[in-house]
Amino acid sequence: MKNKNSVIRLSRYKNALRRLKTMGFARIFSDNLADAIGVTPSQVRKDFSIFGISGNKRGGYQIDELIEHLNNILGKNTIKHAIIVGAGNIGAALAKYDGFEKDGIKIDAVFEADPLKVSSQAVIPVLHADQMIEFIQTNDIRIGIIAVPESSAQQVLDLMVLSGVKGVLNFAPIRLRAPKECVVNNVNLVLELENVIYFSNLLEKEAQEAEINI
Amino acid sequence: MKNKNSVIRLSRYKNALRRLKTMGFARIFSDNLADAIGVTPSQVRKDFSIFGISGNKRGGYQIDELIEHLNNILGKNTIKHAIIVGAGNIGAALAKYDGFEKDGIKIDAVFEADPLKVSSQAVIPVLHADQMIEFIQTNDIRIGIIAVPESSAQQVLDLMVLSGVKGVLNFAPIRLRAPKECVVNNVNLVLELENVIYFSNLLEKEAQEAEINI
DNA sequence: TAGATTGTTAATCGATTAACAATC
DNA sequence: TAGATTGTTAATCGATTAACAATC
Repeated sequence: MKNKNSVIRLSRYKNALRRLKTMGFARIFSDNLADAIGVTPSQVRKDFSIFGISGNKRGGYQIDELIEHLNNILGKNTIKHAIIVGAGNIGAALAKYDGFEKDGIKIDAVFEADPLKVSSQAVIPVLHADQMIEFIQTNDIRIGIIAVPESSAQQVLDLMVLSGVKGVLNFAPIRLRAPKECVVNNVNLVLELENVIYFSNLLEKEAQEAEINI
Repeated sequence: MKNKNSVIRLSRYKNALRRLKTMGFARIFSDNLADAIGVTPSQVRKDFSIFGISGNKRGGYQIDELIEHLNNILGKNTIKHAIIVGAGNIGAALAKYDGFEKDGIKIDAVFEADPLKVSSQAVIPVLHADQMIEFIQTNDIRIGIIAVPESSAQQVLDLMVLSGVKGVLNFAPIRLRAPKECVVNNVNLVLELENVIYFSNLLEKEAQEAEINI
């Protein structure tokens, strides 16, 4: 995926700009924006350059224009529909999570294999897994979130792809194989935490060694 | 952070090796392992080389030895204690999540500002936020997970650092500023999903254009 | 105008991959 | 021994940063 990092940063810029806007700012320089998300000003201008965003030499960027431009690039001016598969801890939490809505992402339904967890009358209906394929097809769903155990994740992905899903966010801690016409992005929570542990241990070790060398 | 990607891959190797072991394998080649997590064999050998892991020319790697070695590097042979701050959707889900335990990570407590959510007798106690500093200090907690709203995330981080936390996994969608003796790793769920949406849209566009060019 | 900031090009840096000698 | 696989070095690739001319 070319420019993956740039795209991720575009989302971050947008978040920062929203905050800056509510703080009363109307325009901004690459310098400020860089500081807000923790990158160099060069990086900001480079990112904008890649996506054809331009500002005013000397005058910086108009925040409103910039947000509008970023929304167009990121396709956030239209509502995006998604489904979640798996009503366990993670799946249920994501279904209730209110962060998606303000970015125009709508969770249409949750699918679950355990009949006891099915509740089709909930705000976000929890339907039986058997109904997934039909739901995806009739509602033209393109985006799926996998929050099932490792052992069934690949099977769920295969069914999603078969039904027409084009992009998947996967929380199962396993590598999934997808045809190239479907994007899969993995979030592995244990791995992220292990990473924190590893690097914090490393820092502590370094600090101790530095002390010895005084 | 030097070799961040290598460290992340080490965790992935370990997961894959555990699976391979239960499947009955005793030894493995860089080739197989590469395939299991989706990288090149060169990458596998390079990663191992960086951390001083060696195998047998011709005979590959003993899975048991390899797992042991990875556990030592990743510090997974000792139990790691952590706390979660915020008992909302994400925080509560993480507290119940069983994926941490098998990697030796123990969530000791959850802290929450809303008194109605406090329940100190739960399996993983939910304590009032006011008790966080004392808890961290008396239990020598080094790792924290932030699952509070954007608006209070920085404040929580500051208190954690003050109390002695050295590594933080942050779910609030905002850049947090930490002194260099504390590692912060960010997980932004909305951003991950937006990324999937962006790249799946891109793929669909490309597919359509390819069709036109036939 | 003088000063400041953009947009872009070139330089640097780091990470991945290819290649192959060493050797089991 | 012949064949296969590691471990490491060199080549490649991509991403970040620095620098500076253009210009508001």
